Amino acid sequence: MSIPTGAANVAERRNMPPTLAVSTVIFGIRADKKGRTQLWLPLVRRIRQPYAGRWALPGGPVGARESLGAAGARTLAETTGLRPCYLEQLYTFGDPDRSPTQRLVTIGYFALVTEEQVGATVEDENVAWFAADDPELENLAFDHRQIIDYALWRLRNKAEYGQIAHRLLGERFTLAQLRAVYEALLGKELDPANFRRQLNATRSIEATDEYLAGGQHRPPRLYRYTGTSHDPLEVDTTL
Amino acid sequence: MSIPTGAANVAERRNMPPTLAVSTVIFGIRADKKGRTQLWLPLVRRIRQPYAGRWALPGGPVGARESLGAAGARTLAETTGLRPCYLEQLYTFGDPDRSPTQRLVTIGYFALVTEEQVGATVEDENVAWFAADDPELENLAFDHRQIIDYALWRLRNKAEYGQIAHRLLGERFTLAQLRAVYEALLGKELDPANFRRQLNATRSIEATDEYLAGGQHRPPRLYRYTGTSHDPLEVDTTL
DNA sequence: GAGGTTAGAGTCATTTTGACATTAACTAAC
DNA sequence: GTTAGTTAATGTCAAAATGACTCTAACCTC
Repeated sequence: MSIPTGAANVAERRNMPPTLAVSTVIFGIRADKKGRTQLWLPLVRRIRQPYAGRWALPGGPVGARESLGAAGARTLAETTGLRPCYLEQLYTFGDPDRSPTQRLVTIGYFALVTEEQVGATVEDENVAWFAADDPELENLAFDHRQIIDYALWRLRNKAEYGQIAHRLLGERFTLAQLRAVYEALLGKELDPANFRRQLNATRSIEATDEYLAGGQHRPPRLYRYTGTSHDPLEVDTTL
Repeated sequence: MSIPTGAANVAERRNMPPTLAVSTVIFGIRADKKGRTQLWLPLVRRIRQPYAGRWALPGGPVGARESLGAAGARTLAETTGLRPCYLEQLYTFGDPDRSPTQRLVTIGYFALVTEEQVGATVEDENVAWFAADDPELENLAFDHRQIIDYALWRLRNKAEYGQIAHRLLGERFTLAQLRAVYEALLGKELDPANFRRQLNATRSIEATDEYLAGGQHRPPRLYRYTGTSHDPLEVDTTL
């Protein structure tokens, strides 16, 4: 697949300074049709050329006096209304030909939102959530498909799953919810008893004295994440 | 520590497009005074303002029609003469105030060279190798100290140490050399017997039928790295 | 109150790990 | 030569971690 570029574009591009933009891959969990918790991500429809009408990652240009992380958080809020509880820099994509109209360097970001935030999103014809394995993702603008692939790789290769999982679940969660997240990320089933034992061995999960009532069966205890370590690349989103 | 910025600079910066540059942290191993293998990295002396005369990471501006990885490899060769056997993107530093004279966005790269390449470097008053814990590293230009810190963090948190270690050692190596690299990276001593057993358990290291002669003692067998997996962010430097 | 379902604790054989002992192979000093 | 000294490589064993499984507790619905 190659995009035709006119001679004028190439000549023009040679003298233009690179445009700096950010794009963010936001992951959240949501139950699929079969009730299994799966990874989802929101996309926005492009309204301008190039790739007008195609789905793309939320993002936009970096402001002249704005830090890169701030640009990621801002464009995310502007396009989707989401304020993620986790944001980190992913990778910078700068191939000379990744945009047909200009030299475009995009700093990719990686964000996590809770299940609650996923449910509260207002979707319309220009903003929607897609499952991570939705075939629609094959037709994205620019190289956004590759950005998502890399974000998935990063997510699955994180050293500390506990931290990631708790960002997707929010403040309090049951061990079954946590296990479902791990299973979605790892792509395999885990033994509930052994899973519990391993989490108890670490100090990063703490039992609260609350229980999740209202379920069909025995109410599970709620837990809290108490880990302190964090990636040095995490962006502070508390501002 | 804050660098004074004149009002003219600030005003000017507001209307100037961001400058795109690359900087590379290159790691190699070399024996320190006590004969222990340690991590070293090369720095170059800045000849222009800002920070003229200070040590800095090798790098330079990204060409108009050049990919980011190519810019990393090129500036590295131009400033130090090194052609690394491993190169990957590290992080993009883009704080609005990281350069006192302009909006400067720098894509940091991370490279590894073999012990042999370290020894073959020509050092002069403007290019020199420094141990990773050299106090001189506290006085670098820009935020280059932080870039190095992040590169060290990344190095130590790599999923596959075997791959990293073999890039630092070259094609063939003894288990003692490999263990010395692991010990330098992990910062602790490893039991030679257990180290051997764990490597044999993986398929990524293969014994050759050659031995390293000329040592003081029983000659050790030479091994070869046969692993295939690689990070998706690795830049192809075979061009 | 009975049956169904999930939460959570416990058991046990197997595998992995860390610590240490033993043997093999070479060089240098005598 | 022979021996002492040093490193390479293999072997042993107890402790710890893991995987597969059983058992009991607590809630809901009917």
